[in-house]
Amino acid sequence: MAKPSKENTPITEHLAYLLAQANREINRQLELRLSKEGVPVEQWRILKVLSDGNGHSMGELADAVLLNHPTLTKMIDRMVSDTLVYRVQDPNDRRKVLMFISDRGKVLCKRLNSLAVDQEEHILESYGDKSTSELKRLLESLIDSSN
Amino acid sequence: MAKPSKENTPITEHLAYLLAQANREINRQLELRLSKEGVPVEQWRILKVLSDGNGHSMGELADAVLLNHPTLTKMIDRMVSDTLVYRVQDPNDRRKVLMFISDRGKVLCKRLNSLAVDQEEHILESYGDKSTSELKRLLESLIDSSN
DNA sequence: CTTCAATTCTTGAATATTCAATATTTTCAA
DNA sequence: TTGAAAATATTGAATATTCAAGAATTGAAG
Repeated sequence: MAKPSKENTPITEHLAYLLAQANREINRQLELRLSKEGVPVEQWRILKVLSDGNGHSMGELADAVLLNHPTLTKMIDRMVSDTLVYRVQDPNDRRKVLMFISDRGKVLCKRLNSLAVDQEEHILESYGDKSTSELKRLLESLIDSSN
Repeated sequence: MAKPSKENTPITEHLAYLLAQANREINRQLELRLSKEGVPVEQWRILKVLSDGNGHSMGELADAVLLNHPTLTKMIDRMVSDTLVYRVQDPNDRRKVLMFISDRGKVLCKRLNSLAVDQEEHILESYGDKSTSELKRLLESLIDSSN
């Protein structure tokens, strides 16, 4: 009796691959919608996180929007040029920079949110309410268990 | 009674975000393991797809390993330099190039497979058998429903 | 207090990715 | 058969990302 070796399982059965594939596809769709406003997905994430009106440090932001520090710095540079966000030195810890969303940023963020909601609804339609919420639940728990 | 507007839901509840986050985390873990052999995740995918011994065209490969054509071309260039794979012009359609895995590639691929299996098993332990297979099922069906 | 390690963010150089254009071959309609 | 359109892969320039190093500030131990 041969030892059941997992080493020949096709790549399409690896969780890592399925996640990458699903992410690529869903991200591509979202990208397409947001391109109506000429904004990359990461900028939408940044605006969305900042739209609570509070100041967020770069480190905090980088975690929240899934970007490395240097990448975030450079993206924020562009967004500052576009006056979507602005920097304020943290008075309590001057190593830190607090990011804030501007009024222009808020207006744009609203339009982006509605494009993103369109997509979520499109997914709900084709994929189903039940599957969607179950998938979300499982993803959250996977993320939890990975820390 | 206010219309229940989805537009203010935090980003952490969007499917697109959860997928990106889970993918980033799992991919980071896999990357870490494969770095023992100095190989990026994408090269493992390429080797794995080619390890059926058949020739695969660049277009086919690009789809399978989730890379754009030009990115794949350049990655293959590197792998050809490392003699992990080689190109053969498709005799039936000379626009196409067929990629094959070399013997060296096969040997490396085996070592990589075992690193990848380690990870899958680590996930199974911390996340659970049931959740894992259920998540895979849901991801497959999401991908299906997106075509 | 002083100094040294840790934290936070940015910068510049090295790499990698992407977009648009090109070259080649095939397909197919006239 | 010919010529135009489609398919396939690559290239080069423009962009973007990453890695390693640096600058500024804080924390904390002696």
